[in-house]
Amino acid sequence: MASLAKAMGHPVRLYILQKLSQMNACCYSGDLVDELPVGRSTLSQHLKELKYVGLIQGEIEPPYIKYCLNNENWEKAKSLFYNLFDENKTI
Amino acid sequence: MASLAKAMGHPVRLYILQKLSQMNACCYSGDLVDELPVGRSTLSQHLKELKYVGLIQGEIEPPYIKYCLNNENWEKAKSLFYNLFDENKTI
DNA sequence: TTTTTATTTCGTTATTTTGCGAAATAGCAA
DNA sequence: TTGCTATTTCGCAAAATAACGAAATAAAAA
Repeated sequence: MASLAKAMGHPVRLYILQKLSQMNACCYSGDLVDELPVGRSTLSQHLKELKYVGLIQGEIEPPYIKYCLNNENWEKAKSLFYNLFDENKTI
Repeated sequence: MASLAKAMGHPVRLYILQKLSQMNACCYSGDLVDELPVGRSTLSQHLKELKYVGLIQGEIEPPYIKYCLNNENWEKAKSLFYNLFDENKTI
């Protein structure tokens, strides 16, 4: 879980996750680079990192790569965070 | 929110938060240092970091310092994460 | 086949983070 | 006052992270 939180702990990566979650759809690296204050290679690194912890996945759709949430892992992450915050609701 | 996630993105800090949340109580630095694989000064740094982002607070109770969740900010953090994960529940 | 497009990997640099032990701090006890 | 206890701050080294541009890759278009 610390790895997940860590992956979410950068503005660019959080933005990507928020966008994918809010859109409930996928997006392209090329779209993201226009919305974010980082270069293409840096963005690519961030995407790689999110992919590494399993929160997103990329599908090749030449000439683009389509990035989507990995819904299974997203739900797992959700459970972990919900568990953390829901401990001892009853004081 | 990225700052919060970042603060949670380290095993030691996450452990502290989990413990405080699960116990629904406070604890002392001296207790924590026995449960964690880091030295006192390192632990102190982690506590400082959690304090800095507002997730915990320390109360001096000589000769100890009692650390507790900052419940107000904890709830705020909870909202932020719930919002993130609850986007587009309806697919 | 050469070019173009979208993206990633590589190599580098600057910054931040992590961790430690030693020294400092603060309050209490002797 | 001196010593004791719990904790923090300081100074440092090692490791990780973030960012960039240049070069590499892969697939489609010309």
